[in-house]
Amino acid sequence: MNFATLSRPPATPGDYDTLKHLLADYPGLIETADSYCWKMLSTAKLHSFDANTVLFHESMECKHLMLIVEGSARVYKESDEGREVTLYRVEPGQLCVHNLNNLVDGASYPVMAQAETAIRGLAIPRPEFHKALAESTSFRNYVLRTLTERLSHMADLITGLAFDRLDLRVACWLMQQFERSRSQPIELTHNEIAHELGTTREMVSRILKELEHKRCIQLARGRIYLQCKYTLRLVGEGKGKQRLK
Amino acid sequence: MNFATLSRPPATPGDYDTLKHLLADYPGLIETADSYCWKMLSTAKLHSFDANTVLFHESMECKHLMLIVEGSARVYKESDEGREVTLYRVEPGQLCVHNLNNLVDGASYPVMAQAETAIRGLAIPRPEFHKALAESTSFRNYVLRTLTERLSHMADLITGLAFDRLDLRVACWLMQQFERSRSQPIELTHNEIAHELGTTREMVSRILKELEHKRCIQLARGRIYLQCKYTLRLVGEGKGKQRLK
DNA sequence: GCCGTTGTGTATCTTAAGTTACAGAACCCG
DNA sequence: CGGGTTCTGTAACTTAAGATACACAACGGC
Repeated sequence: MNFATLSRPPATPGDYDTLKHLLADYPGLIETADSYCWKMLSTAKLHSFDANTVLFHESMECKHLMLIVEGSARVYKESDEGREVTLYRVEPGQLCVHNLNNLVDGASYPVMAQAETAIRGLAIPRPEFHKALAESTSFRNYVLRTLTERLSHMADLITGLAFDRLDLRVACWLMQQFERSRSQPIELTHNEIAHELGTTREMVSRILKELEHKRCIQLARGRIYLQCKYTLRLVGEGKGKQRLK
Repeated sequence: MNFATLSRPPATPGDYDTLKHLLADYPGLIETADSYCWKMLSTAKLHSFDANTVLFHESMECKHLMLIVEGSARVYKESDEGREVTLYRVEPGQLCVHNLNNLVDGASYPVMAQAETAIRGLAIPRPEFHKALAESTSFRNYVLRTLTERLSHMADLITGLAFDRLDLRVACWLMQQFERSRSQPIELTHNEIAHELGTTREMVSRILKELEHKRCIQLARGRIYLQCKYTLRLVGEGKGKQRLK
């Protein structure tokens, strides 16, 4: 696993039309973008990373803000026993808020980020980022909105961990995945799912098997098929409390 | 428990010196404050709330940003079984980031916030907030810094919940409290501590009793005395893994 | 001092979650 | 197709956490 190496040299996308095309997934940003915002975007360079590249880790400082144009990255924390929890995922239309941590005050916070797929992203240099923040209302709002969304999402994570049983969390997580994939099978191993939720592979296997028995899903090696979204939702909503086996 | 009622009518602090005095706990804000920032601050009104006032709840919208001048508020989530987790605490020098959620895009996010003590705070109306964000670099940086700090803090909460045993979390939490209070006794009931950490009163009682046996602390009704900070730290750092009773 | 209220201590029981330890299936590649 | 690797299934066991159910202590009015 190589460390934030570029698989291709960065390109300068230059003109307005190219940029607009690249940022098609950022409606919240470009639809209201003002001239300052475009100016900043035109200074950005298009970078590419291979899948599994470590984008940043423990206390690495970063001098750019990345707007992901294609692919996705996972931001997570590790425990010393080898477990992991995913904090959030950065995909086109979003930005890595832990990046901001760095950009704002240079303080670094120990999280890991890794490309899940090959990634292309527009890297905005720190000074341009700050300038745009000052000049462009649309960019400012976009940044703030992303930040507060993340915050809400992390609050949900916290309540899940604090209050919900693991099987409910798995069921809810599955629901979300199937929604994102429009009911297409999920291509993850049990171990990867465990790393999403901060638990162990065995627990995930056990719970998935349960859900298969309840005919919510169907299991295959490295793949999960949706069988009945309604029963799955039912379980996820906590009706599974009286764990009917 | 009354709902965000003012115990006194809001006052307009008006002049520069009064403001500067009120915001003594916001060095990050006022030391670098520019004229726009002061201008915004001068539009703020000083509000007062009694202890235990619910500042906002589930899906209440708020039209102001509050800079707390005196007192503290607890931001938390509730489970349907009556448990709670504290997400964070807002004290002089900080601002309530869930407020921002509202202010930025009007979207509300279901958290509770309650005054722990009597509170005085400067309320900045939404339009002035946005204007200052646009015009004042210092205010902008202050807001962003606060947001990213919260984010880091919530990430820590997540890893704690996901990976750490409850007794370690209690020990660490105690450490932090004693640091804040400069080793003065902590005046909270076991139930309140349970609500901090998202667990139950019985668990807290049990674990505190353990810590007392290990001579880290000494218990009294509604009060916890620090006995030996070094053993407490030792436990908190996970040396307590082999739970030596 | 009496009495209701609030806070604490604790023992017992139940359950969720994690651990250990394999077996075997599916897959990958030479 | 053979052999290593990765993934899954599962049973048995251990431990953390939560629930239940009281007893009792401290405190706060009146």
